[in-house]
Amino acid sequence: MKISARARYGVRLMMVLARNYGNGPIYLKDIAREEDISEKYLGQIIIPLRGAGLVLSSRGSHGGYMLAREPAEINLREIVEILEGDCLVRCIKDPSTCSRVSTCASRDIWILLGGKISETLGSVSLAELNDIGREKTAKHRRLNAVKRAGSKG
Amino acid sequence: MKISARARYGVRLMMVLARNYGNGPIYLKDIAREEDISEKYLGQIIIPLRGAGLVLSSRGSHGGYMLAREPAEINLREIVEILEGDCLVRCIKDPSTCSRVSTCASRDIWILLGGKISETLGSVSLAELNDIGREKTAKHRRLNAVKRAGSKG
DNA sequence: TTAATTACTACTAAAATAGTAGTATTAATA
DNA sequence: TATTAATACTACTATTTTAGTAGTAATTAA
Repeated sequence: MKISARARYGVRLMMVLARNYGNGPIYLKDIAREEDISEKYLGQIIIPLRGAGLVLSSRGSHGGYMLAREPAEINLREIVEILEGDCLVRCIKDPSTCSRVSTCASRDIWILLGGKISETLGSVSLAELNDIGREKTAKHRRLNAVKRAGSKG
Repeated sequence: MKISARARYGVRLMMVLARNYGNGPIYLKDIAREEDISEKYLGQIIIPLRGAGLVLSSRGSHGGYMLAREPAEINLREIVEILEGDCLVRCIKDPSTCSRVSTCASRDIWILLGGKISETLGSVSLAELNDIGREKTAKHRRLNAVKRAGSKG
């Protein structure tokens, strides 16, 4: 049970778009540089996000990407579900793939678990995620300042 | 994000052991037949479960496996964590693998999500899982009985 | 017309998954 | 003690998935 690089990169990509929300489109190239992820790979990742209506794009010179909605109105469940695609076990989406579904207890648990995962991811918006990031960055800076002061004396 | 066959099979394997708890060891062969899973593959899956102390084994003729604890005292978190092994993202267990950890907000969310998953799986014991199975099976039988009665008239 | 961007398609190396196969070890029993 | 039947262990493998790379086409601002 792992989160794929695809989904992790997608979340970071969306976080950058969220931080730049309201300032017009930005280049994938700049996101790739900022997050140190292959631009070509991001180019693949952003296509389904655009397809799902989370991102708007403009082509040509001075093109780029921007969020289609406010950062507070996009949550991680949408992003991860679009990029991971599959569910925990195939028989959830497609009960016909297994003859045991009508009596299978473990399937019930995978459904419960899938629901909890969706619920958890759905409870976090891009806006909140960037808030957490800002807080962590500020804290990290304070700690480093203290360290530098300590090493001086 | 998928549950591996390894973990799914492991849960079903443990459910069979739980249903036979108190009746001495049972053969992997019989579990394999009952659940329609390769015996050899189950043989690989059960090794770490035994290593973790969830299962006891006896070798030789009339050998077999049995739960080491009561079904109510074994939960799915243990089973799945043993068989899946990895966590959601590598940087949770091993922060040194990524330079971004000190400021990374998405990592915080993966940690949160991992906690929810553990919590959910930890809340279900083998005993409860088999209770669900019994209930589903009974319900399924009642439905089939109704269907048969309906097709008669 | 050119330069810079997104859009799309095809390909690929590496890793993980889901097994199979065979042998060694152990223990009950005839 | 030989046989039989079980677990224990190791090695191998085909398939699928992952995580990209590469190149070209389409689009648009300047």
